[in-house]
Amino acid sequence: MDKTNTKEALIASTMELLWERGYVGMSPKAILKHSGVGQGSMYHHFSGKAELAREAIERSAGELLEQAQRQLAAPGTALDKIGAFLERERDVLRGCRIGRLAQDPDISAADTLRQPLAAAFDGLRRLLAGVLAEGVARGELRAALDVEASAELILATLQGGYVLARAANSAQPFESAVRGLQALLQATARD
Amino acid sequence: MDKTNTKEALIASTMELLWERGYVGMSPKAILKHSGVGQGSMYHHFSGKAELAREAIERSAGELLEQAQRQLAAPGTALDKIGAFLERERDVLRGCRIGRLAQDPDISAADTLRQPLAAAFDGLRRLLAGVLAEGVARGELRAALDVEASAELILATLQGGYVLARAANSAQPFESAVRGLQALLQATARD
DNA sequence: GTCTATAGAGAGATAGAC
DNA sequence: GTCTATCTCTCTATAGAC
Repeated sequence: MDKTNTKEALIASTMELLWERGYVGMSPKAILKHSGVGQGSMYHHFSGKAELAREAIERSAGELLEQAQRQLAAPGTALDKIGAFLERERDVLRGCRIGRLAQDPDISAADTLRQPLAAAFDGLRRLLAGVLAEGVARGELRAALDVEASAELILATLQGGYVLARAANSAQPFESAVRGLQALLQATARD
Repeated sequence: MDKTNTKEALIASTMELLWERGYVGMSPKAILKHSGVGQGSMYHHFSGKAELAREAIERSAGELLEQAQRQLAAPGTALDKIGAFLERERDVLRGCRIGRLAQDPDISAADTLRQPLAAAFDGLRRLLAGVLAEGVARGELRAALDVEASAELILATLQGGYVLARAANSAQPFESAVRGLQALLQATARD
């Protein structure tokens, strides 16, 4: 349980620091300090900051998708599932591990670093669209509902909610936006 | 027209660079290079990076609010105004000058830097809530509409749309989210 | 007000011993 | 695989001359 070798410790610390500080705000030295790993080990396992970050980002993206998949697989109507997803426990002020990186200048500039973010959001979008489409098929939601656009709206509400919450230094804007979205979704559920 | 002195040039360049790279990603040296101003001048007019950034952020926040105010003052129904605001010309991939800073670790950590962001979003929220409340009063929107939550949802959709667009390196997610929001708003406009 | 010189600290990586 | 030493840049700011 401690043979969870050095490499894993580096990845775990990098995931943590990317979440806290982003890519430009995170230094290799900080990773070493956080993980307790030495300089030599880091450059033995990874070519440098970028490669380590890439592995950490892919790991985070994978976890995010898995988690969403579990939550959206729960039983209930489409709106039940969406509601559970929206209202799950979140550390709102920390924000989204993936979304916060989208704003990082060095990440959006490097395709190898940006691509995992795009893939993660593509996955989430598909999951949500699937739930909504099923809701339409079962007659829970109006047939006129634009499934793709609604899925994107759900993602945007969450990501934007995090942004507003950080600006306000309060979870309230996030919660308010989510409430606003749910009200509109419920009102349009049926004709 | 060139006596728009050195101080203004520094602020203008800082606004630009904060938008492009955020606070942690922007160095004083980059500001000097971008503005063509010398080291000595910068430290004569400002105590350092933080103070210069603060002035630049306040300037950007002010411009953002003014612009929104103009757009939302146009004639038409509440939904017309919101629609015009949502669909105005935007450089989607550059994102929001203010929103992008909310994710910056050094900005959300320093109250003097974060506060202007909070104030800007408070202002926008009030403007939007005002438009929606007026729509309710005029019978254009259902009385049951949660005005505050809906205003927050509009802001979140935009901010989240920017995040998703940067991750995808495409404006499409932004446009899709906005479309999804407008569809829901229109569907709930009246009973 | 603006310029150049300088400086301590950290970023990001390489080298070579063990 | 890991350690310590070293290196080149850059960051952010100060000092003092002009």
